Amino acid sequence: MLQVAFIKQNTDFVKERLAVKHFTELSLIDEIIVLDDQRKQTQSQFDNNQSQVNSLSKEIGQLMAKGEKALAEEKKGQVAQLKATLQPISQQLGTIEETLQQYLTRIPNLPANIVPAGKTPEDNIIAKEGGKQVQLGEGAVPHWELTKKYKLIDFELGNKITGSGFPVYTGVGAKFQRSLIQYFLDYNTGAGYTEMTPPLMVNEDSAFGTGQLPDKEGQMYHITEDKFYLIPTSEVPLTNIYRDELVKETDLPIKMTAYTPCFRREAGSYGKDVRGLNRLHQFDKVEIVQLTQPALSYQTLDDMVAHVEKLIQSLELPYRILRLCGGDMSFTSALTYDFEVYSAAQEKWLEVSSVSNFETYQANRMKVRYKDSNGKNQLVHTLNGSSLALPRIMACLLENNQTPEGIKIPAALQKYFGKEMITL
RNA sequence: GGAAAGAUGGCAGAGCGGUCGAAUGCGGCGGUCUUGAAAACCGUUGACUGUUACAGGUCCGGGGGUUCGAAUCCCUCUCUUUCCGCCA
Repeated sequence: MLQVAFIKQNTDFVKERLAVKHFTELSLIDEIIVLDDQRKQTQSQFDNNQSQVNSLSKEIGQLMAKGEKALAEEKKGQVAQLKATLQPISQQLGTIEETLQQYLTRIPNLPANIVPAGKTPEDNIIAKEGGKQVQLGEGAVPHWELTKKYKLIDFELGNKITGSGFPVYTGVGAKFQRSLIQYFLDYNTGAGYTEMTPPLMVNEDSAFGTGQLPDKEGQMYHITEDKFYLIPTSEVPLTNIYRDELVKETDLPIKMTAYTPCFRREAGSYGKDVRGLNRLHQFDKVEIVQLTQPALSYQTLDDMVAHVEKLIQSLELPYRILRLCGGDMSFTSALTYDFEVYSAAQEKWLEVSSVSNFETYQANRMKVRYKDSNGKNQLVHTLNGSSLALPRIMACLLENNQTPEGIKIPAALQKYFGKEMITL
């Protein structure tokens, strides 16, 4: 959530940046400014009245103590009158504040200066490409055939137990998945991230805090009886650990990592995109999250991008890094880099990580602050990224490393997986 | 699921319906002392809003009520802890 004071002081700038995100309700900005002025005015009316009530009440107390009942009764009458005028003012104030809040939650985060102005994924900028493209031999097949051939994943079984998009990893497939998780977590903790195991369901406040509510309500599984949401990413519980906290500056940066399953309804997805491991309702992901001082957050973002890049390099996959354009970025992000790996058999790029700086947008909602050296409370900057999402990495590893003899395991993973090759 | 207790500042923890925004301790900050540090001692230290700055207003889990006046009384919701039951 943007801060009203910032909007007021930088109105034109805010509108200009929101246009980059293709946010069309720019009139909301003007309404917010008007509402905030109204809020102040009404508030000060209220305060004046309330101040009189308070001092009269105090006087009444003193009069009662002195036993001057008649005078006290008179003052009580005055208070009653004041309160009668106070009532509608306070109601009005409540309405204004509520509307203001609603409007504010509808404004997305401002994109950073270097965010490209485009609208669709085609407008994303390729910031970097790396790794070696593989040439697959004759008879190479997509991963959903490999998982069947080597009995790694049973999609039909998942359909039976739950529904589509809930695969069952079997035997060697389950172990392969586990070895990836183990490797990713070790890699992250090795870089100073503290491993956490958070809850897989969160309450409404948490979902609001990181921006899933109200924007992405329909994307989350909702346990209505208990008002919980299944997490779409561990970003939600991890970042919310610090909701309503005032952290010590010396504790920053806070670095956390977690492996969790993630749950997404993916309403509206269909066709080729959802084939095999490409898009699932439940999938595993290892996440990294950081909270930093504002001045350091973009350096931190670069660090996180480099961190993820090295991990992908260690898996020997062809990859590229995209700087997302305004239209393709999430509601809450100020700058996002997506990582894609090239799936040779499907001949397409698959998104395996998304690393973002949210600046103070989430922190303002969650009230995550630290006391700076001047003793002033400041909002932290929050960042997160996948390191990494499992299914598409697995898909890519299977496809790109298939040989007539079996599927080769990259060297970095062998000590976790225990073998050099998946064979029949 | 049953019973009881509780929710107060960064943390811990007091608080007869009326100078309580709140004792005290810890922590933080500043200082004295010290070559430096620690200890000790002295001082200072809640958040939000508002103002050029004062003033003022709001906040003692959330919501509602009683009262001239509520951290304190009543209702309600949520959460926590302990005990019992069930159970991985």
